[in-house]
Amino acid sequence: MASDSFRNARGTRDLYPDDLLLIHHLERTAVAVAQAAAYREVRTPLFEETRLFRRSLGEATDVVEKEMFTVPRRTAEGAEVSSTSDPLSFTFRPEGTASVVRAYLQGGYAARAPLQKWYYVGPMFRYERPQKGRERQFTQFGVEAFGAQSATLDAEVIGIALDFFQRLGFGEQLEVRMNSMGDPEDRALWKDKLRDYFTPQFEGEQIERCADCRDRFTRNILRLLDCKVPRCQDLNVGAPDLFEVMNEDALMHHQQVGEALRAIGFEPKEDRSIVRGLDYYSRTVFEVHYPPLGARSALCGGGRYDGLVEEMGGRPTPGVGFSVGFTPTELAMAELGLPPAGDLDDLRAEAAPQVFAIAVSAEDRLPLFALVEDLRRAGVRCELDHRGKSPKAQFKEAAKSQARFALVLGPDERVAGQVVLRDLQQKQEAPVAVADLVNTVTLALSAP
RNA sequence: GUGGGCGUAGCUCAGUUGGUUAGAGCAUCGGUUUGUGGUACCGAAGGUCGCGGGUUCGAGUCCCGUUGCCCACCCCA
Repeated sequence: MASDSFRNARGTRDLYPDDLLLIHHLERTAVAVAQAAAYREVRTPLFEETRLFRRSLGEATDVVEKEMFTVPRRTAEGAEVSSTSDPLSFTFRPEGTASVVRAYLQGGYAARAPLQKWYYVGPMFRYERPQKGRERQFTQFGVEAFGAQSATLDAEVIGIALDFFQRLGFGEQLEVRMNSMGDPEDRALWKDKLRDYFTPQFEGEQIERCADCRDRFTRNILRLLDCKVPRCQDLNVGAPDLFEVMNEDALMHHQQVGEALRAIGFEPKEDRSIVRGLDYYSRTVFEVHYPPLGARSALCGGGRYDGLVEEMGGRPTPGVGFSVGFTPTELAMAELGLPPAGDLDDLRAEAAPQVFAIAVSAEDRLPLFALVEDLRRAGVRCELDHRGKSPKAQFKEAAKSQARFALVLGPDERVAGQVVLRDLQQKQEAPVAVADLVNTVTLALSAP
């Protein structure tokens, strides 16, 4: 732990073999639920031109203003062209949607086959102060569906998120909270009304709002609505409601999404405080919550972004998606005791060797290594000692490795053209002819 | 960016009002009469107590600085 030893960069994490048992479980579950709904995987580069994110997420968002992981690009001479303000610098993706939309357009999918349903799992990057459940590099699972404005598509997307958590072991208390952001015209009208309504609170000498709200008032007025300061919440009572000015289609869409969710067994909870932080959302916005987790109950967020594809230079194309952070999911699972110990053992067993080969004398090592290789080629997970341990120590290691069988080769067996195959669970052993080894082992492993 | 807490063996931590060669558990390695295991017992190895300075006869223990990590706020996955 010397001060000059190398360390991982702040906000990053090494995932060791044991950690990856759970991570693989999450990844496989994500792939399974996405594929069940006929979503196909898309992979985009980890970094993009900075202007992509400025445009899609919105200039005034926190992500763009202070959390961008930006690197300068270089000129032909190799000199650095500096800073975030350089529109052609590169930024490591802070979320998935912008890149996926870009790829959707660039790949010509809008013209070719407008309805596209994609998912992704991969690392995202935000340059912010690390904290519990928050890292500078983190993994997200997300889905994006382009080309239909139907309410069943919203419900399908939300359903995938719910499936994901259910398969991981989250129970009946999973909750969908949803709201609508209306269409852009509705939102513009609403913002005007909010500004008119709130302006008096920010005028004169006695400003009752908290300092954050003062800032929000000019930067992003919608955020006033989810301020957690009690007095600010009181001051929000009676503010204009978006639903009063929302157009008929958007209202109806919102209702239909609710019906579609009820059709698949979920009663969504209306929550007017859900105002997602990114600019591109329209109509449906939602979060999946698990109330037993208390303050940190939000597991997943997403919504519709019908204007985004057009904003990015494509023909008007509706879209809807969500993303889940693995880190909060892991945290939640740890708190809930998931996955159950038995499941974790199964995951571990998948990686453990099935056969542990033991050499009695030094002369047995090379022939044994050859036998091990035969088994490996036949698909048997097989391990042996590489450190010259005593037979006794090899047996200890075999036991610890969780292998089902020990394969023992000594001078006696070598002369007889045999090995001893010991069942470490049943504590029984029998000689096996070397020629029959692969078949015998394969057969024994396939039997219960 | 603002505030708080903490840095002692690979890991989790003890270290009394500052006092002689800094401890435990787990993990590692070896052994318990030489070809049969997960338990038990015995033993070994492993630390310039984050780094630098100061106070003191003496500092892991007190003070200052520095660095790293963690937590909270902001915001979010």
